[in-house]
Amino acid sequence: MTTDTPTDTPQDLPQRAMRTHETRANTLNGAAPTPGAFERADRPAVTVDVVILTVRTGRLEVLLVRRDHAPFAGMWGFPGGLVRPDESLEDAALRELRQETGASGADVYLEQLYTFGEPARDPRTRVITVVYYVLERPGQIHTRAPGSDGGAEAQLFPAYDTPPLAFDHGDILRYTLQRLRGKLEYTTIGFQLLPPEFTLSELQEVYEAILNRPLDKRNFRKKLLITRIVEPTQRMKMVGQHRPARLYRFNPKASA
Amino acid sequence: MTTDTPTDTPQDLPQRAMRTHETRANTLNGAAPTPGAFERADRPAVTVDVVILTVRTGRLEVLLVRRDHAPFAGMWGFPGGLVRPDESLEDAALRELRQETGASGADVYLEQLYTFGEPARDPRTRVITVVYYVLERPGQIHTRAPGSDGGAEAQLFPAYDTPPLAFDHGDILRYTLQRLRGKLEYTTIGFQLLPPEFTLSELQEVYEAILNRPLDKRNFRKKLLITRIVEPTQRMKMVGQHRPARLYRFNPKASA
DNA sequence: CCAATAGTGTCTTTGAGACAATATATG
DNA sequence: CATATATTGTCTCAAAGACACTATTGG
Repeated sequence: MTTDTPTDTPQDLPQRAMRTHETRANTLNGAAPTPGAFERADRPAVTVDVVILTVRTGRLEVLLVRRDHAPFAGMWGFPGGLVRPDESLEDAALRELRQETGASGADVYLEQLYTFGEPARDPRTRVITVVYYVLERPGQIHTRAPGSDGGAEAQLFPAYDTPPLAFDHGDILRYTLQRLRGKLEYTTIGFQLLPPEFTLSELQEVYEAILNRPLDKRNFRKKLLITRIVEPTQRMKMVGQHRPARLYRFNPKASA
Repeated sequence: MTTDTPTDTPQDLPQRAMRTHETRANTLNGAAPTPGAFERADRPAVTVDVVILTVRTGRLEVLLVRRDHAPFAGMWGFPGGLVRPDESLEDAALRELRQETGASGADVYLEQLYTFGEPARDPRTRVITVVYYVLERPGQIHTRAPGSDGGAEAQLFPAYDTPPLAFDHGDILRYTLQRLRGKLEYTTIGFQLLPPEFTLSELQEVYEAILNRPLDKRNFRKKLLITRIVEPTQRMKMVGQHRPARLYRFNPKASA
């Protein structure tokens, strides 16, 4: 993951003779007079993988696709695919998102997570993957049953309790959850998992699902209301045989 | 930069006919029965760029290389180059670091920053660059004068006041400094810019150089000593006609 | 009236930030 | 003793966290 500690004594790499000049000739910045020079170089495949998250029934869930080919056939992994020559990395991520969920991709939270490029992470060939994660509001994800013809089987799993994942996707998921927990505390990222109007209990449910621990109701509400991050609407949510809950909306003006 | 806000209404991408199946055939996860399928696909070039930072005379400085070829000939930019087929991204970054600074690469702080891949960011061809940043202790960087034969001219510039940079390197530098300021507050990253033993004034200088603003001396020391992040040595630094300063060392055991 | 969820306030502790005077070395 | 930097403590305020009872609805 992110090198949060100093790189500990990196081993020397094998170097060929005439290191400096040879290296420069292989360098875009060092500029080959013949522009075709780097075209012929061995190039890694570049893919985008997308970790799609949502909260359902008070639980954080992640969309996984069942692989029907080697390597890792039968295992689950993230949707992903090659970046096309003329699309940006973010566009590629949105394309994968639309393809796997049927969602429009509008109004989702999309953030680049990290780029994974260990030479052996894909046994077939060198693949460098740029990973994005996505937060979807409830009900936006349409999964695919096994045997359906829209593509491979796709399903939501509890994000903190998935089956073993293909490639290095287990590491990637752990890192995603870590990033998400961190951002929850100093950003308003949590609102991306709720509809425009929500009760404070629903919001707390989202926070608890991500942090994977219970929060105190009074402290939670106090903080939200003092910082004016949410503002009450005139509407109530009345379901079940108990006191109705006020609906709130996110207030983008309150920064903290 | 990092998409810190929701992606606002991403425009639809042009889609070719037979979208789903066609796309799958172009997908590593979707697994071509003929492994050569994706080998022939158009592949972007993948480079690593390295933002090398150090603190010199109380100022945060960044190493820049003068470009002697188009595009952006004569402008300054970060060291960087193509990732080789058998090296990891981090190894590629360390190789660039060694090449440009003569530093061993041991004992530096190296962290992946972000991956930039806008299709037009390099006018020659599609280039996706994985950016790392590096924190070097003082005196580890050997710059190159113009006309020297070790490679292109390389020089340290004030990180908050550089000449205009090639490509999107100006954006990259701004983002690096933002990341660095952020991490300074909740990690011990700052010690990577100092020798093993240092005075508290020197440490404060590093913090002020990165944050680009003065800090209160008493509050700064109080926090460090209470949290036990630094511990005193028996040695003093005696230079100049004034009171000597105690030398401290970083205490990795104190987490906060 | 029972069940179920919504809603509310106080106290303590901790950390951040503003602020100024004394100590110790050299020349 | 003049100069330059090192070193030290108090007060205030804000935010975080522990903690329990009342309110309102439907059946």
